Amino acid sequence: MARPGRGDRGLPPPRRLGVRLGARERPADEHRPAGGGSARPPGAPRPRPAPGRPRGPDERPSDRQPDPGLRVPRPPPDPRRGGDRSLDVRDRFRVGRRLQSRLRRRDDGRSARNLLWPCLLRHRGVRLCLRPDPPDRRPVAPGREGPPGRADVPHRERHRPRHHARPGLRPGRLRAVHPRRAPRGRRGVPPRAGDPVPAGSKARHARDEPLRGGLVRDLRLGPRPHRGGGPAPRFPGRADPRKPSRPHCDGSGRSRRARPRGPVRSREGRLLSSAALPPRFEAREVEARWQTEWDRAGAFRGPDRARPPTFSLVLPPPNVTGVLTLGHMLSDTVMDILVRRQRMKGVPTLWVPGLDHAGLATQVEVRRRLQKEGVVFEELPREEALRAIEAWREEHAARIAEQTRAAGFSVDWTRFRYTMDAESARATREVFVRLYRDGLVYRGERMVNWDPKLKTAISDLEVQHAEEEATLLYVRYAWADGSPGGLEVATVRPETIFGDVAVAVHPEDARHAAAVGREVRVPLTDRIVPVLADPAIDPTFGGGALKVTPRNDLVDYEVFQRHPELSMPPDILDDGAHLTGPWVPTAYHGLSVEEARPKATEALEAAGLLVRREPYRHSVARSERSEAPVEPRISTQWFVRMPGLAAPVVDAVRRGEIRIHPSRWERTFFRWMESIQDWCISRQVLWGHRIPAYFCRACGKPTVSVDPPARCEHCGGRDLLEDPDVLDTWFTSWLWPFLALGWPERTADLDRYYPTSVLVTGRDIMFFWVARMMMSGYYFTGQRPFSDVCFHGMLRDEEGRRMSKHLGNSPDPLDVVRERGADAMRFGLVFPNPTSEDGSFGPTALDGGRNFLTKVWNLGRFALGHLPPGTEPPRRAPSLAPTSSLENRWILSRYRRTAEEVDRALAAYEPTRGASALHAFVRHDLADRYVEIAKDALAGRRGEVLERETRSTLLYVLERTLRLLHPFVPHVTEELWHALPHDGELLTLAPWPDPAEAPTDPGAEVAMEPVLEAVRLLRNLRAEERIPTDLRPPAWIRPAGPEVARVLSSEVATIERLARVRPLVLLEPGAPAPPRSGSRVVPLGECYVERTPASAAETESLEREREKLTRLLEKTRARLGDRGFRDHAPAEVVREAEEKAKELEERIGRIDEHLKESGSSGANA
RNA sequence: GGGCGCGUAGUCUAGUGGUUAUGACGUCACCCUGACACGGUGAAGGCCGCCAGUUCGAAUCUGGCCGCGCCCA
Repeated sequence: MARPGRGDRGLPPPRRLGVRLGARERPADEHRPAGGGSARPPGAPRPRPAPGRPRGPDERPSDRQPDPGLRVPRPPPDPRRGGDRSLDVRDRFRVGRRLQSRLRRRDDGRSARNLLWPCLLRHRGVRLCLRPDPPDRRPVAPGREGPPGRADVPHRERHRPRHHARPGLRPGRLRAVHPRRAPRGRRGVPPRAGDPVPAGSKARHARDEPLRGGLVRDLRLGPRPHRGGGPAPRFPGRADPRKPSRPHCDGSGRSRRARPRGPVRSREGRLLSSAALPPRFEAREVEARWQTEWDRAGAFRGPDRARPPTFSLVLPPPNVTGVLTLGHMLSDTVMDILVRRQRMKGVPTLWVPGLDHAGLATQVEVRRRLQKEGVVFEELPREEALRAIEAWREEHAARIAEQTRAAGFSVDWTRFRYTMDAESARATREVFVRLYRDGLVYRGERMVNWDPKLKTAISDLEVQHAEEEATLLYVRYAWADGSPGGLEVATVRPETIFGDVAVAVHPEDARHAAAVGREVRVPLTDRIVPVLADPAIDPTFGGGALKVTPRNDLVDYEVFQRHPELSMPPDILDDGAHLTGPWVPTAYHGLSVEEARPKATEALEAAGLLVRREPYRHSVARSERSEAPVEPRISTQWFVRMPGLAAPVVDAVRRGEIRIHPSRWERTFFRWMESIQDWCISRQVLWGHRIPAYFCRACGKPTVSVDPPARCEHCGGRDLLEDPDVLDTWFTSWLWPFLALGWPERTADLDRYYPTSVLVTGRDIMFFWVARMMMSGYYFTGQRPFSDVCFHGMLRDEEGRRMSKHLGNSPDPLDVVRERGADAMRFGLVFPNPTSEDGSFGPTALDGGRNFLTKVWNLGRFALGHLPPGTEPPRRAPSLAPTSSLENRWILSRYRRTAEEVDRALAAYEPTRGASALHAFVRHDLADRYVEIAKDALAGRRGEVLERETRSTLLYVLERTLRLLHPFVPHVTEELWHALPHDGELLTLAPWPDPAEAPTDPGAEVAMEPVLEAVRLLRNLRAEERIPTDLRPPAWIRPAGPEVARVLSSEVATIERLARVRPLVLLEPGAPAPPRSGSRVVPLGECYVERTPASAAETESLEREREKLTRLLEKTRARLGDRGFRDHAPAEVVREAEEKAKELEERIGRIDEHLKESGSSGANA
């Protein structure tokens, strides 16, 4: 299958990008200081905020109006580069192309920082300088925001008392007590003895434990939302006396800030929305509420009047065997994501839930339960046994339904199906009869896998092989004629000697050539058997001679069949694998295989026939259900002829009619399909669909019929006996896609929703189920049952074992949902687990999910707080002029790319990719960057126009992002969506966003880079210089080129605010570094380091940087010095390397200068 | 025994021939900053399993080896 090429990624072709960029270019003389006026490009609808715009209340002149002397002029052309490259149009074009290729990768989740800097690298380093104010010169902002008495108290002092007033409590614990959480008026008051204690530390410990058990414990211990009136305080005796005053206690023991109910006023006194959201997402309450709402609205009913194309899928019916595991949750979440997206796209969708009776598996479980009560299942009368199973089913079916509902899966419960309901029974019988009439079902005596514990035949797929230790015995078979010696036969199963009919050697084995045709005496018996030659014998195994026990080994059976001179011996094992029969000495009768083995070994030894024994590791077949060693057994069973059924399926997959994702499983699929064996479908158990075959007591032949026949179709006899056996569960399950839609009736649902769209499942049942469904689909409906198969990985616990109900190592999803919420579980499952690989799931994944939801929730709260009542829902993307604020253009463009990526990922059945894209976008772009930048504008400090524009941009992006997130985390998004201005009744029915609605703006994305990079640099410097957080020291940047200067100068205020510096001054290229300033070398350019007294860390990091750059430079130079490289590499690559080398040399040079300075000034200090 | 897949910071993970190797969790440091401490900022942490080969150039392609997993017999 063709992988989507790069061109499919929905990005505009390079030329257009280049043109766009070019069009955005302003004449160089427009470069101006921050806040300066802007010439209006022709056709631009509205002017940018005027230079004389109103100032924010806390704004000082120096905030915005850099000294005219510091205006950033165009640097002189660089003679080495033959002109001012950054203004060269062709160069621009190249940036566009590179940007494009970078942005492509960006879609793979790379960070913006690493994405774009290479485009900027050529501009040379930005110099950043930053100097902390000495304490006495610290600016005390007049009229600063914040409650009086706060801003003027030095930060450190403000908090110190809290740490020192309680010597008995470690600061680490106090840390978690948020002063703002205390009711107003109590800020800064140290916690008292009765105050809640943070739970974090304790929860951490639990989190370190392995998943099994650990998770459950952790879930109980971890911080969790308080359920109104719910659990008692977790620390008895520490009840919080302030509780009544805190309506939104989170129950984790931490107090929350009391939030005033009713209208909220912003700092400026404007009325904000009164529909304030609670400070924390209360998963349990919100999730239950929306699940009810969705049900009430019938949102998940498959439309009855749908016309193709529709989107439909069947839920792989879980076994009633037990409850659902997190593995099911992963699978179901993937399906839910796909379905919900389609539903939002307006496609009629149907998701059919169901339940599988899981015959043998269920019977085993019920048997086990009865055993605990002292009841032997096999001894129960049939009716009673069935009643016991039915009781089990009811109990578990309810539990499974509860689990499915709690997770918020959008299945259509009105179409629920059970594989043992009347319709399913009818369909199963029809299928059997039809296959029988078509000659594809037959009854035959063949070697089958026999489970001696459950006393039933099982299919090849139900057999598990595992390596086990055993002892290999070398047994001498004496010559029958009494001549000395004999043949040495190696075996691990001496107890089957009684069933031997021959000894076989390889025909070309020279050692035994003379033996062929002679006869040997079977040890422990007096039977004489021939020595045969057969090509199946492995001459390298043991002595090269194999004993032939046709009833007890498949290979032996095949050898036997090739030698018609042999006759079939009587059985030596009964159905419980006990020795029996005329060939077995009476001393062994009734012994199990395990008991007989040592006994036979001893006897052989006593008889002097045991030559030697050696330890041996070999593969043992065990029954999947009972774990008993499987005995090959010749038995009469019903079979389905598979090769004929498989052929059309193989064709269909080859033709691409059914696509398998990830496609690498196709090979495995084909291999199995092409060597497929007949399927043994009869089971000697109670629980299942009875085989619709009726044996005539007169002639012994079966009459096969959907309804019980009146007479034998062979002899007309009336005395008929229903076949006591039942059918393999999978004989019903393999019909599921059409069975669930009403087949064999020609129902409307079949017309509308068949073939289904996609099948999502773990690949553990690829052969059991998926392949067989394809076969039945083509055979019975003539159509593919689904167009796409999507295999996901198996969840493993933290010990790497597969999660299964069998091992009991999966937490109950219901517990997970109760403790952390369905959305947290869903995101925690999908986000870290690529569909193609096996994944893991533990408490940390859950935390990640929950934390992300909290982030989204708080974004919603933030936005809500900045929207005046009556704000219109965002009907279309805000149309931003090219002169609009950079951050708005940027976030729209980023949103657009994210939307595209999510769409693409889901269309390719890769929900993890979609989740990653959304996670990265929400956390990094939207929350960490955009919102932080936009705060100024939203507070009205950058003028009304910008405030309005920013508001509508924020609302638009957030609202559309909620829609994109909805399939992943439906509840929290539904709740937030309703709190925000919106059109429509339910988010779950709201339209899926068209990414193209929002414009891409590569120019804004490029321009944003230096801004973000500058912020990062300054913050880094602050940290290195250990400048207290509440200081806003002055800072300087020496921009690298005019382009960077232009961007930076227009965003000075933003950088100042985010980096917490003031004022930020842009220096001219040649200007000297400000005195007593610290600087750093950073990736973007070079960086200067300053020398303050504590500069060891700085010097160290400079040296590290230098080392790194030097290594890189050497590498680059080596490459450039290589003839081969110059001759063979594309010119562009060579040029890039040259530029890079120059770049590096310069940067290293600057670092050296700094190190030198630092050395001298360090000495002075 | 055969087949398939996987080895990338302590852990999980992105990365289809030119990147200063991505992100998350964890770790360390600073920080309650008017959405969010379930938080913010910054930092440290990588012979991209090993060895050959192809190539001007390999985490990426090929072969071998080692380790792990799965499927099949």
